[in-house]
Formats: sequence, structure tokens, C-alpha cells
Amino acid sequence: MMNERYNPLEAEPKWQKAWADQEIFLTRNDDPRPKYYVLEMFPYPSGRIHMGHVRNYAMGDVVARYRRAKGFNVLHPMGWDAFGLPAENAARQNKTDPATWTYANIATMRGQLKSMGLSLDWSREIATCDPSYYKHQQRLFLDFLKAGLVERKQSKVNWDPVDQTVLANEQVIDGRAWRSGALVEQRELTQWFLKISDSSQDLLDSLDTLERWPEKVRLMQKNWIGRSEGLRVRFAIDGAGPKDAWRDIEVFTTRPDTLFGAKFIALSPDHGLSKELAAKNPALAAFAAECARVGTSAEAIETAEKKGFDTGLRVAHPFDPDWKIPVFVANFVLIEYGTGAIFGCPAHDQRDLDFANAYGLGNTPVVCPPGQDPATFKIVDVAFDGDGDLVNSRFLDGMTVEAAKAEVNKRLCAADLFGRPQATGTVNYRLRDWGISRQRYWGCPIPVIHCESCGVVPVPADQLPVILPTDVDFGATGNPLDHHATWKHVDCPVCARRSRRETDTMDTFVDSSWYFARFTDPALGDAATDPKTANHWLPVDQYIGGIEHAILHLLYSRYFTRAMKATGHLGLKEPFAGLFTQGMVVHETYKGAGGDWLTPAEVKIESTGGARRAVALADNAPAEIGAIEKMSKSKRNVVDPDDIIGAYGADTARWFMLSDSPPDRDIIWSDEGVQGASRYAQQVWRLIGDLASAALEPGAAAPNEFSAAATAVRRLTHQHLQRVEQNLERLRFNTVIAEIRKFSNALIEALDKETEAAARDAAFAYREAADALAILISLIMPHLAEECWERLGHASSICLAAWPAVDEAYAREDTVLMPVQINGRKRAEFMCARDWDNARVEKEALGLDAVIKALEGRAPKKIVVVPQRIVNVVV
RNA sequence: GCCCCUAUGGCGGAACUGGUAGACGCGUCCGACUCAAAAUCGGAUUCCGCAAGGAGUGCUGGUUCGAUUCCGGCUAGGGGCACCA
Repeated sequence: MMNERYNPLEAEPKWQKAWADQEIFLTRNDDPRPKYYVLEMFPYPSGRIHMGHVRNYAMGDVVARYRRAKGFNVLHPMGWDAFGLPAENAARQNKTDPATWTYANIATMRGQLKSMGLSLDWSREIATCDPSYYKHQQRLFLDFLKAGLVERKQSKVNWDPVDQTVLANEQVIDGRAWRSGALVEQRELTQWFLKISDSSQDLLDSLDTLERWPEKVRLMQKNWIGRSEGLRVRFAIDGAGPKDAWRDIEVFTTRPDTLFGAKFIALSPDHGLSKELAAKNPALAAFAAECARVGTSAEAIETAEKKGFDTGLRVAHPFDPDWKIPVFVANFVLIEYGTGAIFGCPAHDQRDLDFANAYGLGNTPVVCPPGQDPATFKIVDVAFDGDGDLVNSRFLDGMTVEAAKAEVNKRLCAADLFGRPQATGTVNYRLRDWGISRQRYWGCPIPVIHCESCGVVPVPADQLPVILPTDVDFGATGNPLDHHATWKHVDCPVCARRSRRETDTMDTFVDSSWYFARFTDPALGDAATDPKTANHWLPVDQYIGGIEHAILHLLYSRYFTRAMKATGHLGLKEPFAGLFTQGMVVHETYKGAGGDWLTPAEVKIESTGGARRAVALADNAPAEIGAIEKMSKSKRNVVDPDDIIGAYGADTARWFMLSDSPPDRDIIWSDEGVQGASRYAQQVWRLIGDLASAALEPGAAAPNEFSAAATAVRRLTHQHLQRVEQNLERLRFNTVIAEIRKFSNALIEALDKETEAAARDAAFAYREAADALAILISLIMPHLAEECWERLGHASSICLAAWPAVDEAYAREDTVLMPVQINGRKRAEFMCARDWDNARVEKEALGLDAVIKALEGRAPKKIVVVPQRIVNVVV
């Protein structure tokens, strides 16, 4: 049959326009059908979309289209994570202002996303840099402030000297700023904090309720929160009198069982006692300064040897007043964790051992590993941190580690030191408060005013939003808001005195911590959310994004949702019921003769006799094919989605993005793969054409009887439908695609066999198959599917078509091919009816020629029959 | 150092809760159509072997009638965390 080729470049814009004109993807909040909220992480408007976006949004779109077909009222919105440093950097470089740059990027990227044919409700589009969005964020901040969820405190911060901004601990990678890459310095600043650490336990406990989150992400968050149970123990300082400010040192330990192995106490250089001693001791002051200079860089820390300074102080062992322990200030003790002081047990902690060995403090093993003789067990330079029985520990001897911990805990909590219990059981968390202050222009202004007499005064609600001024100077470094002539000077709302506006703006993670709630009613003018609407839509049923946000964005969003609940904006704690983290898009890298990176577009791949060679297009010089890596500008191994869509169409790009690799793993972008996807689109187009001429008219009634051939076609349809559906539910898009291809392959084969003019029952079966295939295809290649749908004689959009119901009677096989094993090796197979009992199956199997031959007259010892599965004969 | 994940043909990968290993695709080879090419169609493609047959899911041991799947030990690759006491 003659078929014209399908032309995606013509069809795609046509259908995109039709969808927009008919407002097919507009979602109404008052739609009575059950809701389904699917959301992909919104993009930063960097300029152009990249292949990672294509993959992310292609996945979300499959989910959205599937749920829509299944009868759900689907919310599938899109917006822009629009504040952030790149806009400011661009402003400095190109003398454009950040707003102009950002909105221009948004316009470009919106156009690109629209060319992908995503089923998005564009009427809900938001940009976080828009005052209509950040107005509510400022309001949320003030509500949190009032509710005691926000705190202003002096703290040591990570200072990025290049971007002139503060970084969260999480934004410091190997001692360098995650964006600028500059070496991070330490500075004391007064900062705004969201008190996320107060919610540590709740954030930890609730992880167990997030059943549709990847186990990996939950584990990463658990480790990040870092709960540890231990004991705070006070050691009395030798010779200190009642008048002394420091009479004891409190340490935090998770190993109180090793107390009899203690050889030293170590204080952080930032510990109060260290500072006090340093004030009187220039040598110690010099040591502390040296520790600070080492900084936080990974190289420094990794190469730094354990160093300490003997303060000369001695403390008494909690269980023996005559046992004196030296007190050091040491470079490896962190002030932020626990109490900023530790007791060192060299035998059972590697760091303590390294330190003790350096300063000749010795070690006493107090936990003996099972099977070792305590009399000969020695520690030299490898500490033992495993389980065992206590030794050299007086009343603890013979106990397990766990029992010894409990015993020490009991005794010390009951003991008295200077009128208080000597120890208290404590739970420590690694998670620290979320510093949100940024000394930047392009962010949401923190809506407070600093007044000399009234202190920190919130900006009154009727004066919100505090809008970013547009007349700013990016000439100087630092925060332009700080240099602004008029913006920062305002009258105090309370006493009218001349005051100073807060010039810090918020961390952009704040912006992305509630956008999913705003999408539920994005035009709402007087509140961040309408709780009724937001509670209807939330939680997000399926959230999809990159693994790189496994900790920061997701943890902050979880906290922010709790804070919004506490202030009456939302009624739930967990914003994302289902989470899926997709893998990256990777590509080969190419290096030219000169050692410079080449883009895939600059290279031609030739394959001769199985060996692949790359040749630079510019000069025909051979190029080196390098490692397959994440697409990045620096390696130049990027493929522009526009180029692909322009050459093959969006459907092909979407199809390829979802085929081959499991969605949570990296996918290798390859030209051959794209061509394969494009070829398949044409194949479907031809197949639908053939089916259309073999099929009954749309909506025709089913005949009463089906021939064997017609029944076989109906089986194909229902079996593949069922398998596609099962794989869709698991978000296994690669196997969804494999099943769709199997289905169409089988239909091609069925049509080939059809020789006589189609009978009515067969024509019905082909109609059913064609409609089903088009609907399956529509999830991934929606434009092609519309074209097919039209060709199949349907008048309305395939986007409105209902998901075909699986008929179990057809989906189920009533005969199965039964393999027969002899001693676990397959020797034969036979067709077996579903209703045969085991005895019949056994008899049938033993009667097979191949089985009789393989048995060589031996009598079976045992015959295992697994119904519908397998027969195994044991001899 | 600790924690986690992964390992299957030439390549990406499939295999439901232990039941025919290699689905589906990419590539390659052969063939058809064509003056030719592209496109398309048909066939082959885990390895060894002409075949019968044998081996085979990183290595190694175990449990089982039966192991890619479960358990122990190892190796390699990837990711996360980290002077966190």
C-alpha cells in the first residue's frame, strides 16, 4: 500500500495550536473528578532548555496524559525558578538588568517547551521573581517570624569572596562555593535563619511515611539529618574553685562505654574555655589562629595532621577523682557539633588514636573483639570500633558495649557534680538551621526594617510587597541594594524614625519551597494559598526531578510545608507523596587534534568494520572519541533540543528520551537512537494507515462471535494494553516503549497474514487494536497520535479519549508453552491448557519424546510441577 | 574511612513475588527492491562447535528440584556523607 511519509514539522505546530485554541490542558479547580497532581521540578531560566529538561518533562507528560486518559482531573503546571545569581552575573557582564535578562530567557524557554507539545496548563505559569509571587513569600516570612519559626542570630558563615555572598553549609562543596568555585572563607555576620533543626525528629520520622520515594533519597535525607544518641558528661576541672567561671568541661559522646579508655579531653579552638585561656596565653592564641587559617578546604583538612595544644589543665575522671586527664585544644574538634568538646579514647576511635600517638598519650583497649584474648589484645595504629566485651573497665568488665553504655548512663545521670547531674542523655542532630540571608540583589527582599529604637520591625502587611528597585548599579562588588541611594532608607513603621531597610534577600531555595502550593491557585491576590484549594490538590501525587535535589530542595520543601501548616496556609506536612528522580542525559565527548573539545555537531562519526572513528567536520582531521559524560558546556558534548526538534520533531525526541534506558539511570544520547525513534514514528504512521483500511468505522458495535483470527488480534490488544499499563504504573517508560513496539510488531505480522477480504469480526478487532495503539502512542508521541487518530476517523482530539479498558478474558492466555526441565536443565516444551491439573501436566511431560530420550530409562525421583510455569523432573 | 547502589551479548537494556536468560531497540552481516543511493522490506546475530552437544548473568562458596533473582566472602565501577565524637 502506498503511504505518504508522516511530516512532524508540519503536524506538530498544527496540533499544538489546536490544543491551545481548544484549551484542552486547562485545569479547573472545581472539576468534580478525582484529582491527580503531577509536577516536574521547574527550571531555572538560564537561557535555553537542555536535554535534561526534555527528559524530565517528557516523563512528567506521560504521567499527566496517562492520568488524564484514566479519568483524573490532572494538574500539570509549569513555572520558573527565576531568582538567582546568574542573572546578576549577566547584568554585570552585559549591562542588562537582571529582570530584562530573566524575562527574555523565560520567553525563549517557554517557546521551546511549547514546541515539545507538553500537556501543560500554561494559564498557571508563575515566575518566582515576579512581585505577584514574592509578595506572598514575604508575607509567609513575616508569618513565620511571628510564629517563632524564624530567628536572627550571629553566626559564622561561609563567605564566598567571588560572588560576595553567604553560602549554606550545604552549598559548600570541598571547601569551595558550589557556584563560583571560590575558596570559602569564614566570617561572622548576623543572619536570618529558619529553625529547621527544631523539626529534625519530625523530618526524620516522617521519612518512613514517604513510601513512594526512592529508598536512596530517604536514606540520604536520614544521613543528612544525622541523628545520634549519646551522653553529655561533665568532667570537673582539677583545682578549680567555686569562684572560677569554668569548673567543669562538658563533652558529648556516643561511646560512654569507653570512658575507662579515656586519655585526653579535646576542646574546639572556638570553645568558650579555649577562648578564655587564649586571652591569657599568647601561644594558645597563636595556635587557635593557625587552626582558623587552615579553613574548611578539603585539601587542608585532609592533609592537616591532628594537632593539639596542651592547656595545662587537668580534669578528674567521672568515676575516679584521683584519675587526672589532660585537656588539649585540638584542630579536629568542631564547635558546631555536640558541645564543642570531646573525651578521647584512642583505642576505639581512629582520630583519637592518631592524636594520642602524635602526643604520646598511649591507649588502653577497653572493648575486646570476640575471639581475642584480652591479655594480649593491643592497639597500635588501627583503632577498633566494633562490638565486643568490656575489659580494663572495672565494674563494666565483661559487659557488652550496649550494656556498658546503659550502665554508664545510669550511674552518671544519677551522680551529682556541683549540684547538677553529672551527665544527661542527649540526642544530637547534624542538621543545622537554614540560613536564608543572601547579600544579593536578585532575590526576594526580606521584609523587615531596622530601627535604632524599635529594633527589627516587620514591614506592615499593607506595604507589601517590598519591591526590588530597578535603578541599581552593578558597577561595584557587593550587594547593590546596600549601595542604593534611596531604597534602603525608610521611616520606621512604629516610631517614624529614619531607619534602614534590610538589604539582604532570601536564598532561592525559599522560592522553590512552596511553588508547588502556589500552582494550586496562582492568581490568588490576597494570600499565598487558598487552604481549601491547596489541600485539595496537595500532596503532589508524582513529583519528578533530578537526583541532585535529593537533599536540599526536598528537605527545605518538606520543612516549609510544615511551617506553612503551622501558620495556617496549608493543612499537611508532606508536600510530595510520590517522588521520582530521573537520570542524567550523557553523551560522548570529542577532542580535536589541538586538544580542544568539539561539539557533536562539529564531528562526523564514521564506522568501518565495526570500529568507530570521529572526524572533525571543519578540517577533516581525526578527532578523539572520549568518555561518555554528563552533557556540559565545558566539555561541549551538548545536543541542543531545538536542533533535534527542528530535524526530527518533538515526538521523536520524546520517544528516544524514554526508550532504551530505565528512567532513573543515565541515558546516552546517540544519533542512531534518535534515528531509530524517528523510523518508528514512520512505521506507526504506515501501520495505522493499513489498520484504518482494514478496520470498521469508529464506535462500531462488537459482533457476537469472533473467529480464531479475530480473537487472536483481540488478544494481542488486551495483553499488550495490560502490560503497558502495568509498566506505566511503575514509571518504567523504557519497558512501556518495548511493549508498545511489540504490540505494533505483532499487528504488522497479523495484517500480513490476512489474505481474504476482512470479515466483520476481524475488522472490529482491527478497529479496537488501532484505537488502542493510537492512545498508547499518544502518551509519548502526542502529535503523531493526533494525526493517526484523525486518520482513523475520529472527530475530537485524542487527548480527550478515554483509556481503553483491559478485558481480562482476552488478556489471559488459556494455553501456555510449558518448559520441561530434567535436573534443572531445559530439555523439552509442550503446549499446556490452563485448566489441566498437575497429574495431567506430569503425564503429558513424561510422554514427550525428548523427555523419554533424556531420561534414558531412569525413573524420576521427584517431579515438580509449577502450574502455568514449569515442570522439573529430578532423576 | 563509613553508608548506599550497580555489575547480564558488540552496545543500551529485559526477565512479575526463585521457574524457558538475552524481550524491545541500537549496531553489524546477508538478501530483496533500485542504474545507483536513500528510504523500506525479509533473514541472521550470547559464546565454543559443521553438527550432536556443551558453556554462560563480575569472581567465589552456599541454600534449593530449580538462582540474574536469596545468603556468605571477594573484585570492579558509580554515588552520598565525613575530622559529626
